[in-house]
Amino acid sequence: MPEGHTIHRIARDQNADLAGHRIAASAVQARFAAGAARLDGHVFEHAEAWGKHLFQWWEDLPEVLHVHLGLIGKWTRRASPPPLPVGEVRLRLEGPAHTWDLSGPMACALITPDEHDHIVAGLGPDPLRRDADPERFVANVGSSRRAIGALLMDQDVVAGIGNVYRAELLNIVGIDPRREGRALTRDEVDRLWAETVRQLRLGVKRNKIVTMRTDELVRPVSRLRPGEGRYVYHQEACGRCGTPVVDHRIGGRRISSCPTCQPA
DNA sequence: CGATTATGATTAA
DNA sequence: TAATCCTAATCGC
Repeated sequence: MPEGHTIHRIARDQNADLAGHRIAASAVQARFAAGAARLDGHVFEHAEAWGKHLFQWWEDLPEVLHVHLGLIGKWTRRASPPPLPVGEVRLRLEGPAHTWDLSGPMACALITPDEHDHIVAGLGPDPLRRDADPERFVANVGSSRRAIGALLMDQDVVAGIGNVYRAELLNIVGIDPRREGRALTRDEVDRLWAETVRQLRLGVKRNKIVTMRTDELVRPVSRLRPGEGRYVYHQEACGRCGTPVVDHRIGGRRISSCPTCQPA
């Protein structure tokens, strides 16, 4: 379930649970046993999110833990002491009150601070970070002949947006995903960035992607079922005007849009 | 019980 | 563009 909002929320929650505490680290899977052994018994300093990347700093360790969840990776938070691990667990971090289990990540490795800097340097501005520079986003989009639907998924252009948010953001701002980046007006790009910041912040707060306005929801956010609370992603008709959505394949993934709200 | 699917990204062709 | 990796839930038979 990971787009940028998920990773930022995890960083925040791990900081609350683990920062300043000595951690028992272990691994069920042999593939990260050595890494877990290296972390075991050290004090967790802090976690940092950059787009969809999570970095953890540890006291008295020169390396940084780098985790990228990919499509299916998950961090599961449990009360300490935790039950025996269920399923595939790449890494378990046991803190005083809460334990975090990592499964199915695309990347989980100890890297050097230089490698960390290199990863961060290759990312576009992250709308969830206060130091994000919107002008970089404007420049990246405005200079490209690629479709805006592809640009939003490209982490070099803007870091943290995934397949759900790109569809929802373009619907909300009223932009057809097939339009060239350089064909967008300055005002459209500005509104796209502003809406991205607003939606991802809401996502962190709710720990869930709910793009639909509260007054349009059929039930409270807390009781939404999966897939509800969105305008076009996995919807048959546009949640704003009722027009049947149309599907495109952009950037190798499916994206739905509303022909009425998002004219070509 | 096997096939399918998923909010990701890289590599090869 | 297709194949590939990683895991678990869901769906059809």
